[in-house]
Amino acid sequence: MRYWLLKSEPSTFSIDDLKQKGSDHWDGVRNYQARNFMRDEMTPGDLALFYHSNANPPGIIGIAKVSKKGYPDHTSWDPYSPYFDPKSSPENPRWFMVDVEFVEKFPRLIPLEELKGFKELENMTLLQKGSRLSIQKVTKQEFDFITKL
DNA sequence: GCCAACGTTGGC
DNA sequence: GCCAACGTTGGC
Repeated sequence: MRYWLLKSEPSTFSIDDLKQKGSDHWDGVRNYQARNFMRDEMTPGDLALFYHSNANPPGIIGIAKVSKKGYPDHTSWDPYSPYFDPKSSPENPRWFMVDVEFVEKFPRLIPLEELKGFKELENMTLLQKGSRLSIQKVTKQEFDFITKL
């Protein structure tokens, strides 16, 4: 059982979108480190903090659960997709995605600014300087601490 | 809209 | 394999 943090811009895909759909594939990730997490490590049943980036304010808004392990991201070979990558093909997929399902939306968004104030979270990837990774590992301690806020 | 930090590309 | 140039992320 692992814990993750998934970033999404709410103007593109928000927790409410996930809630409404129930589950969805986490497509469009075009970063190798994040891809490797999805392809190699994310397992059905893992829980993820849902983070709204480029939001006002940015912060953690809920929980999602991995519902399907990594498989090729078909948007990467769709020339009409904004995530198209000519170097990816069905025969030789470069990018992967997982499916996630809605678990919970918090009664309030926990702002990034607030998270920065907790000593318990000082080592969180999210709070490290220059951290842009869209899929991050979270420790059980961090996950439990945040879900109790 | 600005810009710092980071990742990728491609010439050499 | 180096590294400059460029593109993207994401907070502010």
